[in-house]
Amino acid sequence: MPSAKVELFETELQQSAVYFKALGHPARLMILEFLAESDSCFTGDISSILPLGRSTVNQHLDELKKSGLVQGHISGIKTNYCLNPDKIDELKLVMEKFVGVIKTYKDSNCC
Amino acid sequence: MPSAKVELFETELQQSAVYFKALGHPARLMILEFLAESDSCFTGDISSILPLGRSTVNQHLDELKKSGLVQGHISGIKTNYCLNPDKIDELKLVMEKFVGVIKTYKDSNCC
DNA sequence: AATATTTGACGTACTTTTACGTCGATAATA
DNA sequence: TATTATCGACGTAAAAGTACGTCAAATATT
Repeated sequence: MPSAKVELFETELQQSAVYFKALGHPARLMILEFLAESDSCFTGDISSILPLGRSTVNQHLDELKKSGLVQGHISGIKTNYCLNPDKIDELKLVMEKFVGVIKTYKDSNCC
Repeated sequence: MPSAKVELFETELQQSAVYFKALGHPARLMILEFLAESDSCFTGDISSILPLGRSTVNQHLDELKKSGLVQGHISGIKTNYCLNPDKIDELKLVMEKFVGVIKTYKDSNCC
């Protein structure tokens, strides 16, 4: 009976995992890069850029929204999808920290 | 009938997603950080460090192995778990590239 | 007012992930 | 040789993720 045991880990670790999980699908990476190239915002149907159906892309967008990396503003009929600069900065920090922790070894002789 | 559509994306995007997905669970982040702190290798039962059962941790280890970030050498009864420096370097590059792409916007005025 | 466009929301089906227990092989120890 | 420790492999069950079609509301357009 698998229940989410994620909360047994440190908050910081959890948050990092949430961000990395959000990046764990090519469609979501593509959306993020596309938004970045569009100067962080795009109005219209993002699914037209991806090799996936609209409802599927919407689901990926939802996950990106849940992680906070993307925001959706409604303006008239169209929706503006934007990167959330604060969260993007946070993500960068997470990555930098991870790289910092992970590089501590090097020139060890154990394998 | 959802079939893996991941292959519809560019190879590089796919590979990046594989790495990020591997980092998308606190247990796996913890394992990686633990191995880094252990000078990249550890002999013994990693599950004793995590708040999860051994078989679950083994499954996470398998995923890390599949992504290539971790290697397992058998030496006698015990197994050596080691970071794979080449893949770790690759992961760092992926992160740097992602940060590079994503930061291109900034001081845009669209939201 | 009728029609068309856009987008979120919902349902569905299949796959993957997460979590655990247990078994069996292997190897060290008594 | 019998016992103990270690660890991969297997099965199982619940939860999440992936992918799509379709509907309905809201807003333009005709």
